[in-house]
Amino acid sequence: MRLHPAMKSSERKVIPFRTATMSTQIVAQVRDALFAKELRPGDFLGTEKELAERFAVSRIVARDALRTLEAQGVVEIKVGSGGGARIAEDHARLRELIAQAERRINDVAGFTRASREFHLAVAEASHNRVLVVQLISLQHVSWPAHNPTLTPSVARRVLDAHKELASLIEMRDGAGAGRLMDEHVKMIGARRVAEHRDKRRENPACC
Amino acid sequence: MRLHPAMKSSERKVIPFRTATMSTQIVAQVRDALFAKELRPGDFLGTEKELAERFAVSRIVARDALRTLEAQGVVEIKVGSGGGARIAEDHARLRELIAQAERRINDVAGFTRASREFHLAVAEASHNRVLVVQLISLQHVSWPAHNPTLTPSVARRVLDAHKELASLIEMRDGAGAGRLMDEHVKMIGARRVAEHRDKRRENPACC
DNA sequence: GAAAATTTGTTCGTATGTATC
DNA sequence: CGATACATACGAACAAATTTT
Repeated sequence: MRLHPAMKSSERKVIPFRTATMSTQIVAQVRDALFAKELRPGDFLGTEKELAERFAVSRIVARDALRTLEAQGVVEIKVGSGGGARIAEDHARLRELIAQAERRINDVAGFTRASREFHLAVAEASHNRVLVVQLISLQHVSWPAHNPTLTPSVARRVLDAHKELASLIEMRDGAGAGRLMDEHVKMIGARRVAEHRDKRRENPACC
Repeated sequence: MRLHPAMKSSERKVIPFRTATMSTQIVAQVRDALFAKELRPGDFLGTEKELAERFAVSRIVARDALRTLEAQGVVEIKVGSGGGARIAEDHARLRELIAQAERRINDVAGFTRASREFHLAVAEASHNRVLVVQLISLQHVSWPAHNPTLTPSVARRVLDAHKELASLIEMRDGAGAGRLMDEHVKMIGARRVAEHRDKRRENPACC
């Protein structure tokens, strides 16, 4: 069975190998469907009972899978009538865009596009329109789509940074991850814009 | 039973309120103990059965909590005799990343990557999300992947600082490690920006 | 290498609290 | 308010995997 990219042992030697359980297989299938856009944010995933029937497992197994998906921020669960598991909004989209970029790590144009969309999704997730503008300018400066010098290693590093960013947002830290995120983006934007301005001043023909 | 600060509903209107379950309370207690350094990486947390007895809940509830903690990367679970849940080890990861960087001290790309991962691992180990944000922004801004100006002597100095940091964190000198980390990051940032400025001054066409 | 002990993985049945209609 | 649907929770038991003996 195919492992989730995040489980690749090459980059995380610390994590011991653990045989694929039924619940982990369900988790993988849900995430694969999410990345393949068969599942979209907001979609109803099902109740414990439904999932158990669909995957032909007991309710406890479905429950295990839902606990994992919930902790990963992939689904949100409601109790009571009409309840069940639904694909979470922000996290799901970020993860999806990261997966896209990962699949196109050797395709410069595709990788750049996916990364740009990721930045915008982050900004949208923060619900700050000022940030969107700043990020667009940031992308123009540091992510020229026509730049053919994007090596696989560079792509990999950017990808990792994005993953960390997504994880950070997933934390939904009570201390104010949202506010910190804003400052983070503003800082990048300001710096990049300043550098760009200086660069253009010295070499008007650039970019 | 005391609730985890992250569960306060007052600050998160988006997330639908969900009654505190037994398993989430166990998760909160474990994470609190980890943050308060009552639990350290590598510590044995217990088996499902033991946890169920300790918290006076059923095995299913303990299992739910472990699924969540596992998905959050807080614990690692092994089956079989001598198995059970242990607090995820991060010292080993720090040491491994330092060793990686040391092996690639003449390989700019490899060294840069290992150092970057080290920074993040340190931030994660210190459980300080402010630092995580600072480090991510630092990487975005001042660690351009195509920067070829990383000299061996600079690399050596960074490496030594990393070793010092690792030692501090292992000593569990929380306050000291946090402050030192801050200064370390600021130093790198300043240095990088200065180098970049100097480089552009010498060769305006660069970058 | 084989047997035993330990632990997680999995199933079924049942009861209870809670949200929706 | 009552009925319904659902997640949460408990208990007992067997299967599978892993370590220890």
